[in-house]
Amino acid sequence: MSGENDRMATTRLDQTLVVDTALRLLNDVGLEGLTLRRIAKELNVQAPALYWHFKNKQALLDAMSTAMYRRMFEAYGDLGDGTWQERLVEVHRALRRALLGYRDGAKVFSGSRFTGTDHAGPQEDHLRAFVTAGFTPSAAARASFIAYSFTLGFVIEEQSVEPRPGERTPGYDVTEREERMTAEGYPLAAAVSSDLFQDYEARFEEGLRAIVAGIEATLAPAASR
Amino acid sequence: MSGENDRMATTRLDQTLVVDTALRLLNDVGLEGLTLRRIAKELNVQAPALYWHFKNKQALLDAMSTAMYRRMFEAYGDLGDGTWQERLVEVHRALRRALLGYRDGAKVFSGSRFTGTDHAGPQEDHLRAFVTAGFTPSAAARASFIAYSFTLGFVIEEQSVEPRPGERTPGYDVTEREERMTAEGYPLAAAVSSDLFQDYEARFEEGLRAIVAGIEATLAPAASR
DNA sequence: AGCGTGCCCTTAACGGTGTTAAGTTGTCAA
DNA sequence: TTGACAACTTAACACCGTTAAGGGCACGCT
Repeated sequence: MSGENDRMATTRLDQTLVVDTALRLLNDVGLEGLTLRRIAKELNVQAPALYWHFKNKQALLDAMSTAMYRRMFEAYGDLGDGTWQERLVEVHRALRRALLGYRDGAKVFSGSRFTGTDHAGPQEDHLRAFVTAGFTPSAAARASFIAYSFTLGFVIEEQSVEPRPGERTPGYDVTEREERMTAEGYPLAAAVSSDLFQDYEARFEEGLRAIVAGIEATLAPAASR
Repeated sequence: MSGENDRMATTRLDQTLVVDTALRLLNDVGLEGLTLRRIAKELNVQAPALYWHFKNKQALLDAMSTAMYRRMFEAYGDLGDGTWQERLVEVHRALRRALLGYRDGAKVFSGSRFTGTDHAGPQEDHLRAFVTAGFTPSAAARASFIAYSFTLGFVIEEQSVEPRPGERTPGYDVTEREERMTAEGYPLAAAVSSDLFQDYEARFEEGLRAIVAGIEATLAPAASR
C-alpha cells in the first residue's frame, strides 16, 4: 500500500508528479514527517534531484497548496448560479473539504503562497458573483476574506484535534477534560467540553450561517438582505 | 540590544525565565530561527540544559503560548461589564493584539496547547458573561469559537504579509500584484489587491462587527438582539 | 567534619534535516 | 561522431532536536 514505489525507474520526474506524490505522502506521514528524502524515496530518486524541479522545499509546499486549491474547484465543479449567500457557503464548505483532504492540510495551506496565476481565474469568478449581486468589488473582497479567515482558523483547530477525519489526537479526551475542569471549580468550562472538541461538521455549518447573516447585516447591498 | 546576554552566569534557570527569553527571542529570529541552541545561548547555557526544565521543544512552545494567553488578560485587565457584544469584540481584539505582539505569534499559538489550567479561569469568566446575557453554555461556547476561529485565521494571514507591525514580507507588493492581475485579464482580482493586503486593523474590526451581527442573528438569545 | 544524595548543568555524540557542489549519465542535434 | 544540455547521483556541510553519561555544588544526616 503506502511505501511502495509507484514510478518506474525509467520515467522522468516533473513538477506535477512530485507534487502529487508529496500530497499523497502527506496523508501518511504528516507535515513534520514530510521530508525531502522521504519524498525522494517514494519517487525512487535521491533527495537533491528534487532541487532540479523546485528551488527549495518551500517552493514545493507552495506548489502543493496551489494544487490543493485547484483540486477544490475541480471537485466542486460549477458553483455558478445561486445567490451570493449560497455561493459563499458552498465555496467555503468546499475549501474546508479540500483542507480536510490532507493531514495538516490547513497548516500547509496557511504557510504557503500560490505559485503562478492559476488561482486567479476562480477568484475572479468568485468576486464577480458578488459584484453581480450588488457588492462593490472592495466589499466583495473584504466579505470573502472574513469567511476565508474563519474557515482557515476553524480547520486549523479542527485538524489539531482530528488530524484525519475520524482519527483523534491523543490528549483531547472530552470526558477527561470535563472531569478535570469540574474538579478545579470551572463548571462552565467543564460543561462546554463536548461543544468545543466535537461535532466539527455541524459547528462549521453553524459558523458559516452566522457569517452569512453577519455580512448581510453589515457589508451586503441593502437589496440583497 | 539583542544578542546580549541578560543573565548572570551564576543565577539559575527556571521555566519562567526560559519562556520569557524565548518569547523575546521569537521577535528577533522568528519561529523557524527559534532553535534550542539559540535560546540556550541567550541564557548562557548549553542546549541540553533546557531539557531539565522542559520535556521537549514542544513543551516549551506550549508554555510560550500559555504565557501569551496569560499576558493578554494581564494587559487588558478587566473586560468585566458591558454587553456580550462588547465583550466578544474586546476579548478578540485583545487576542489579536497579543498574537501580533510576537513574530509568528499566531502560528506558535495555533500549533500549541495550553499547559496546566491557568487558562481556565479567564475562560470561565468569559463563558459566564454570555450565560448571564441569556446564552446557553453550549451556545456561548460555539459562538465564541466562531469569533476565535476568525481571529486566529485572520492573524495568521496578516502575519504572513506583515510579520511585525509595519514591516512587510517581500513579495506582497500591492501595486505589482495589481499590474500583474490586470495584464492577465483579471480586472476584479486586480481591483481588490489593496483590499486584501492592507488595512488589517480596519478590516479586523469590520470582521468582528460582522461576526457579532451574525451571532445576534443566529445564536444569541432573542432578548439580547 | 565528613559523607552522600539529588538537583542542575556540561560534554559528547547520534541520527536526521535542508541544501550545495561537483561529477555522471543519457538523449538529441549538428 | 561529437558536443551540449537536461536530469540526475554522490558526497559533503552546517545545523537541528534529542539522549547518554558524567561533573560540580549545595544540602541534610550522622
